[in-house]
Amino acid sequence: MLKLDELQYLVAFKDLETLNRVSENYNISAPSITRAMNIIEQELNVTLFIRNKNKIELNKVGLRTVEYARTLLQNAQNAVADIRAYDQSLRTITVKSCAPMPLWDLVPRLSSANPNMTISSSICHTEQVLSALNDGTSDIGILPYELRDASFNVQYYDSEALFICVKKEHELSKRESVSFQDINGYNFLLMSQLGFWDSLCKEKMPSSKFLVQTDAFEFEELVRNSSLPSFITDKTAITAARKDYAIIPITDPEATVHFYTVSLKGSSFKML
Amino acid sequence: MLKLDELQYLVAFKDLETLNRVSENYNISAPSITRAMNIIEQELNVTLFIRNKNKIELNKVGLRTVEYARTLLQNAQNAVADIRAYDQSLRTITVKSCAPMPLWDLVPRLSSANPNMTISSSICHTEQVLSALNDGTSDIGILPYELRDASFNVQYYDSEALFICVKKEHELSKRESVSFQDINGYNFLLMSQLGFWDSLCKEKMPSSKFLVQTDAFEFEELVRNSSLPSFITDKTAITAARKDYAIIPITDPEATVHFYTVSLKGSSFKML
DNA sequence: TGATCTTACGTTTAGCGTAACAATA
DNA sequence: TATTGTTACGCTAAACGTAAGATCA
Repeated sequence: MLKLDELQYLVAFKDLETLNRVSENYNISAPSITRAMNIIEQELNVTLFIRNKNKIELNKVGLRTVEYARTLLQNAQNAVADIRAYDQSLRTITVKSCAPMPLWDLVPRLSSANPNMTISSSICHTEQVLSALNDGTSDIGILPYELRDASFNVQYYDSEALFICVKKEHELSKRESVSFQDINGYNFLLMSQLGFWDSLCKEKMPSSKFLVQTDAFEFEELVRNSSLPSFITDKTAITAARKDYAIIPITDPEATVHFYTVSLKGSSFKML
Repeated sequence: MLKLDELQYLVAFKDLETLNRVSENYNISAPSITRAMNIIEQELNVTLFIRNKNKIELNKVGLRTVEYARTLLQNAQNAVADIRAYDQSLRTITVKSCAPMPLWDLVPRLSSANPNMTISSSICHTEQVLSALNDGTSDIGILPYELRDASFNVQYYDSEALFICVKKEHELSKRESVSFQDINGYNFLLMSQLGFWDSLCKEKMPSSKFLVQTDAFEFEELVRNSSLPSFITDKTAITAARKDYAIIPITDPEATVHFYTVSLKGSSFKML
């Protein structure tokens, strides 16, 4: 039976041009390489080389054999990679959430409930959560509404209410509450990776512009150093609240979101 | 590095269902199989089996790995077959002739001029000789005319003249010579595998029917035991001539054929 | 009790490296 | 003289088989 490492030496010989260089490259002795080449020829029962006294080169069949060997080795390598990836995928719980907040709590909980599983989480738009659930790319989805689908386990998870956050000097700062209509037209500072919230704001406040920041630190800096209002929720308020800001609730019902976890029935991991 | 024989054991395990049967099938000890399975897992760094006290079975990853292994082994096997076939093709001179006669002499001559080459010869129609030359399927072609093509070596080889062979009682038997027109309409006994001759007869004698025989012995029997005329040439006449037959030449110029050998310029074998 | 898988242990052998040689440029 | 490929030889480590143990049907 052919051996892949011998084929590897054969390919290396074609690339490096001398047996000596192959032996150096793979840290084995030159005689071993000579032997390996002979063994391949025996195994195939075919002559692959034109042997001169101190020069050896591939003949036509040898050259073709190298190409076969190359693809065999490549296939083997790909197979190993695929198998490992598949193995990994079976030990990974993939969560796609329409908003950041649910992940803060869910990911650690999943992690401790499934000790030898990798938790892979990401935030994306509602539609992408749905399609990832349907094509099996995602094990758990978090949606901002209660999905009706018999093939999934759907469970209420948590709620989150949206507030605006304005400087005390701001003209809105004395308001008890606002509606989306009230704040439509004002420009806001916004973090990226807000998933569902992002869509909601753009839908409810079509006249507003949003300055999207990727970096959390830079976002905080901008909030402090500009007069632009930003958003905050009841679940983030504690950490981000500051004395010189007014935190004003948004009265629209859409500003309070109920999150639901969705997972395929018969999943092997524990949700808790 | 993966070893193909270990993969083979893995595939066999899936097919034979127990390690013991694999060990029996390949005439090696059971512990060796156990070891091989462990080594594959180590090599892939992946668990492939669910191990019970006296039962071992493939898990999901194992099942998928078996399929990868199967195709890898199949690919390797195909590669070996292809390489051997290619090697063989390089040691084979393929001759396609438009008629049987030139081969009688050419094949032995090629064989002795190229001692360690296999000579593969076949008879086919003129067009097939040409296309085989053009697509490289054939090394030497024999055509009934002088091909004008700069990429080929074309050389006159031999001529052959067609005669008809009729019983003494036959109405044509007293003729000194005949033309195709004279014999058009008579039905003839014909051997199969005549290549070019076959086409010529059908073209020149559209009103005739030809009773084609595959077996040479049966053909001779039919010639003797029927009154049907048959063909013969100056190169076959000696063996097949009999006293109670008249051998009559065909006067048309097309009845005398000049054969040419055609081979790709730069071919490595000797023509002589 | 027979079949299965695994572990432990001793042996074999296959594979490797060193040394030495021949040939080339 | 330096580089290349090959052969000869001795050793090591990997691979194998036997024997034995554990578990299950």
